[in-house]
Amino acid sequence: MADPNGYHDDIGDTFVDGFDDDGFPGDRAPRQPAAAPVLVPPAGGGIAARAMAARRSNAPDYLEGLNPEQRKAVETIEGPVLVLAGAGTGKTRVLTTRIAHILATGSAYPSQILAVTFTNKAAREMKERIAHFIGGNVEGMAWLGTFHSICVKILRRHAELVGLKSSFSIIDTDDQLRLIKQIIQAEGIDDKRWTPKAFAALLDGWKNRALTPKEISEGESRAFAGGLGRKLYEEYQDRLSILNACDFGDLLLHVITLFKTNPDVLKDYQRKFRFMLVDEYQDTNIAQYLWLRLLAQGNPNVCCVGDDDQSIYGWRGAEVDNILRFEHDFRGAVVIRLERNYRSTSHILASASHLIAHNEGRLGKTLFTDFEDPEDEKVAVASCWDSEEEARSIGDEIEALQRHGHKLNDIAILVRASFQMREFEDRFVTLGLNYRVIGGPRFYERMEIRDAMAYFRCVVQPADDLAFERIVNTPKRGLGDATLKLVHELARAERIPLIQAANQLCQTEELKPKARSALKSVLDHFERWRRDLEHTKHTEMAEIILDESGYTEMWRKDRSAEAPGRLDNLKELIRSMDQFESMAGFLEHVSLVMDRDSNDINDAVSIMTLHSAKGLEFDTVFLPGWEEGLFPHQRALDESGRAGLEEERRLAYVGVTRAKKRAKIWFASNRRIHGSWQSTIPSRFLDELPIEHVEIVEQASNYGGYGGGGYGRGGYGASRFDRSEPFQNSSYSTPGWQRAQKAKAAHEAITGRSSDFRSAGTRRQGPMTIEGELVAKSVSDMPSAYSVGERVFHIKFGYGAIVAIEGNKLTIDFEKTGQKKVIDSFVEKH
DNA sequence: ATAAATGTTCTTTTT
DNA sequence: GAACATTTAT
Repeated sequence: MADPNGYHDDIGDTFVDGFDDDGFPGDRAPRQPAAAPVLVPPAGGGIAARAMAARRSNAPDYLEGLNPEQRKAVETIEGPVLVLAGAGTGKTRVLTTRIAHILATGSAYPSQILAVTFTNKAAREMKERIAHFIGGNVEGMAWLGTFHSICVKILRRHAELVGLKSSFSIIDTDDQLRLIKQIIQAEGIDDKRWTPKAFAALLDGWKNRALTPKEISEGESRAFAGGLGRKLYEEYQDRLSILNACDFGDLLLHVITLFKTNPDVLKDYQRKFRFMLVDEYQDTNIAQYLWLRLLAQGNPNVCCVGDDDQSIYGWRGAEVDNILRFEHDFRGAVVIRLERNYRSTSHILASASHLIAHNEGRLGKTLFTDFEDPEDEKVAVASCWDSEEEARSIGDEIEALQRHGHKLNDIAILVRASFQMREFEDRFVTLGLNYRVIGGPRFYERMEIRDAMAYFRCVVQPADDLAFERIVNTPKRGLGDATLKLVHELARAERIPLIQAANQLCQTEELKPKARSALKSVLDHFERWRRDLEHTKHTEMAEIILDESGYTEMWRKDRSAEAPGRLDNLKELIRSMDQFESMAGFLEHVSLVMDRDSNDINDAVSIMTLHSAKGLEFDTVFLPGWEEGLFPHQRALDESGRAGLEEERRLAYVGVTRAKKRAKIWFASNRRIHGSWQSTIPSRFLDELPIEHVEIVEQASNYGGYGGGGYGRGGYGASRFDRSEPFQNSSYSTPGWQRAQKAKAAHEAITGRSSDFRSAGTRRQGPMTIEGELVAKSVSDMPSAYSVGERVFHIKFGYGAIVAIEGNKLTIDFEKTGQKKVIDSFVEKH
């Protein structure tokens, strides 16, 4: 390919060009002729020379304003680099500037840079910021994305090498659970004792560690259903491959397998990616680590950025060890610490640092700031009677801030668990305070959206069992368990997708006439939609599908309160499809990007979990619910002991460091857990804050005034916050408790249940997605195991003699019911 | 086959 | 207390 800038030969990369243009749908990376040299025009001479020149002659302006450490992190582009970036130290800036630097020095084409993030949001942000550097167009950065999206891209190209078709579909956790459940039931295992969820957790653990069924240990195999772990894992994978589908873990795993078994392919990618960057390295799991290591073999230009103190995803397999071992794994690594904080006041920094210092096994960083203002507020710690009062008080404070001219956009409430959000939502609704929930139940998880998507999936991906199951009988068309069971049996026996099995069944008299015609009609619809999709715009087809299937009709007739909203959501769904070229493209997008871009520009308080707050910052941050059992969460303690506690502490650290100017921590003495009220103890983390940077706030509005007593009953001794709290409360019958109950009842009467549209979509479980072309033909090539004249037994029709054979369909003359067409797997020889 | 009633379990965080 | 799942009744 012609190179307009004339430095193509310097890079010696003919491979890339052919590679990027060999055209996968959705992978058209329009080559940007002048992407790289916007900032530094290409000149003759080697890359290094140019890079050095760039550095000497007054640094390009993108380097300006970086502190020495940041600058070093940006400019050290050769060799392995670990950037330990504390909270608020300009991590993202370093990452994006580094990419800009690589491009500006002409060291690589955009398409030769692999940049990995964990969330789609982070990827999007990085793209935006790089676009800013290189003049608007980042189309060339084809390999900037999440681990998962990059893996999909690679897999679509080489799917056959791992036994998939390139059109494979991606199932989400919901689909995964259903599939597991089917397998467990098919094995005849008691799914009460051995729940699908438990198996999903095991499976997740294996995949996070890149273990295939053969590689899991005996012990782990035995850990489920008395030794069936491995078998179930094998069957699960088997089923997935029939369905031509992957789960999230498979995306990584299959690429690893691909690389291991096809060294030439790996080599191509190793050569292709001249520079690799990984964001949030502390969150990588073993599979991701192995993935990266494979790619980094023979190319040391790996830059990992992370903060061991912000590792909060241990529960989903993240290995802090990856970051702790970096120097060891990548020989000659340069480690750069970013410790200068540009975000928070010194009180906030000191509090966070003091807190996190209680953890062992850190790489150790000390954040500092140059800015100190005597006006800065200390970190506030306040107490309240119960969670309702907590919401009320925080609401009041927010209104006060608002009166003083603060923007709601600069305020956030960060909770440990999402159930805490509800209380705030209820309160803010009554106050008329704008809020937005970030990361809550998502658009694509709503029932109506999932249903609609299931229809689309059935059309586009005819092997998508999970989608099929979801909507065969939605709206109701008389296809119940009995019918479904038959379809399942056939599908399992013949190892074919459900839709195909259903098709076969319709050609026989196995089903009751009513069910048969209902099923036939659905399948015919699928057929027709599939055909029409070829010449009709996909958004139009989407509408047609929803109408003709009776799905919209179903909601129109529904008189419940949510129905209109659901219809709106469906409209929005179709509208959002417009940005995609095809229905298949849309489905892929949704399976990887479950978040909807909320582009509301309104001023609103943000409510979110601590986990989803990572990477964000706000002037004012409220941190409610600092109570033992909730935060640190009991389950983290029970399941992971000390490690769990440390992770919770890191979570607290993340929370506090989100605040730029004000951090306000709350705890309640009573909280409803499992529906019943329990008195609670202040979190131990409160005692780990440095008292000189903290201000204890007395609540004027407390129900206070009941004598001594206090908390401190708990297991770990008295807290210094015990004394600051004026109530006693170990019984459920104190006046305060009763009052709280009454207030609550009154509140509910006024607000009338929660109006909450978030919950609307979450109630029903959805099916999932699978896809592929028909795996088997409807008439089997295999010679039949039966012969004409043979006497057979059918469980429903009894004994009969075979009259004719057509593939796997037998025409049998039954003694009682006469001639019927049935499928051979439903009869046995006699 | 469906709707209503009853019982059961759980509530962390997410690509 | 709520969302589920299963059982029972129609």
